[in-house]
Amino acid sequence: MPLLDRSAIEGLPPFEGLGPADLDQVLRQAHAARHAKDSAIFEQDEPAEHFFLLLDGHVRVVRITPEGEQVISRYVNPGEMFGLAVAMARPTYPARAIAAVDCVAVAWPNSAFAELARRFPSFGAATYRTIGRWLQDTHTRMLELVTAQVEQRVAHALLRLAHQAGRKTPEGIEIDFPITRQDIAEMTATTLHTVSRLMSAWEDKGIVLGGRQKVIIADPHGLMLIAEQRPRH
Amino acid sequence: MPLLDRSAIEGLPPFEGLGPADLDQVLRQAHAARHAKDSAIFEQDEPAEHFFLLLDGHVRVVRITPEGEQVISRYVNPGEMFGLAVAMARPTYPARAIAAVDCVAVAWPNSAFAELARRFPSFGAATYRTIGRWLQDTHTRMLELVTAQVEQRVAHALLRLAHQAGRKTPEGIEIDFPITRQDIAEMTATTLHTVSRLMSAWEDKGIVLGGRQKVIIADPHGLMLIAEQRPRH
DNA sequence: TCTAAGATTTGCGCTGGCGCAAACAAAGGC
DNA sequence: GCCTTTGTTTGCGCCAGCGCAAATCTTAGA
Repeated sequence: MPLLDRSAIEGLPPFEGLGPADLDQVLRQAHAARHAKDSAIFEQDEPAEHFFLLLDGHVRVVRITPEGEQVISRYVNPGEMFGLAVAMARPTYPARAIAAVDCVAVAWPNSAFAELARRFPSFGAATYRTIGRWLQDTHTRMLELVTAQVEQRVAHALLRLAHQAGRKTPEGIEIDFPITRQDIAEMTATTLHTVSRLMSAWEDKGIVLGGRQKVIIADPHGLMLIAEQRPRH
Repeated sequence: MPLLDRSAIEGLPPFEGLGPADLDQVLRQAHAARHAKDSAIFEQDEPAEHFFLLLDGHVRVVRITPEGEQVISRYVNPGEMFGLAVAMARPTYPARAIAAVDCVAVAWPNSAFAELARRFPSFGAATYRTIGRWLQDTHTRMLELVTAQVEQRVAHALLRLAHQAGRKTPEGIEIDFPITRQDIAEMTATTLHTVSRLMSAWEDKGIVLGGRQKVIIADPHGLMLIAEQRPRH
């Protein structure tokens, strides 16, 4: 496993405060793997056998209804854990995880979780804190999805992406991975047509710069004004 | 504390497997309190100092947007925990909890959580399992809210209520606590007008029986058919 | 018994944003 | 360099469900 060494995970929240020997111990049960762009790391409802830590790349977590409609649950950034079914005592993964770009992720077998949590209490605590944060984020997003207008939702989603995965360029803040209008639609519960229309309008105003699978936010403040607009009445 | 004795909590999932002495130990740090109908047990964004277990009654957990719009996050049933901010390492409560009827709830100071989790691993495990389930439920609800039509959402909400808090009566399954059309609207992200219209139509078909702050489901199967209807196209 | 507050019902008009359709543009494979 | 695939843009018509308004019903309190 040439990809895996201590330095890859040291300093990350789940492993904070662990010494070199501890880290080696943690990694003994792990294996790293590359995942090609657009490949699934795990499938929704598939038996959960591992939990993951993303080392490099970006992962899209998607939930699918029985009718086939998709909603993007979140994007995973490097250094974050995902696929934590075991920590929630779930036998299967509740969503599908797809590599948004070529990725490297560490995987531990579920059986390692209890041992790690027992041996390193800070690991368990950090994991549960993470899940707690997901719950909060999900509630917040749900509130937004059901109370805000489409324009505000899309603006918020772009700002959130810029914040989590933005990269400064001369033209503005660019989202650091390929993202389609369809993806943005699935994050905001709308259609790619509406997203396209909104972004075209913003492009005319100089707020964003579009491109195939590319978004650059030229005027974050302007976008924030749109995001914070209250529905009129 | 006349309300508190061992039998109140024994057998509940968080305290499964604990002996009488353990239970007494658990209760030593707790206090029970009555909460009058419509009173707040805690407020959103207020510093979280306790976590709770509902012994009797029903509690409504509500999130409020900065604009003042409300969404009902869930109803708590007897035997369930709530206000678990401490387990998610949150300094404040993320929502408001309101007694839907006169309630009795046990409260522990947050400081007791770490000790209980350490001393009784099954308590910690059950708690985290609970939070994991909330996360799943929230995701599922979010998916439904954004993909299903209003009619399906309301039907699902009523079926869920019936399942969690239904009481058999000669006329059908009655929701066991007072619930207004406005409440149902806040669970399904619609307006009380639309809920009223839908329920009036269902009443004409003999599927539900309405009443002031009362819902009886006369024909659960008929309601399920409506809930499972696919949007046409 | 009367009154006030709260809950529910119902009608009507309007509109945000979706569905449909079609054209266009950019990448990648060969 | 050509063709196929995939993503994007844009126009048009429509309708589910909301906002507004007003009437009615229920319950609790004085």
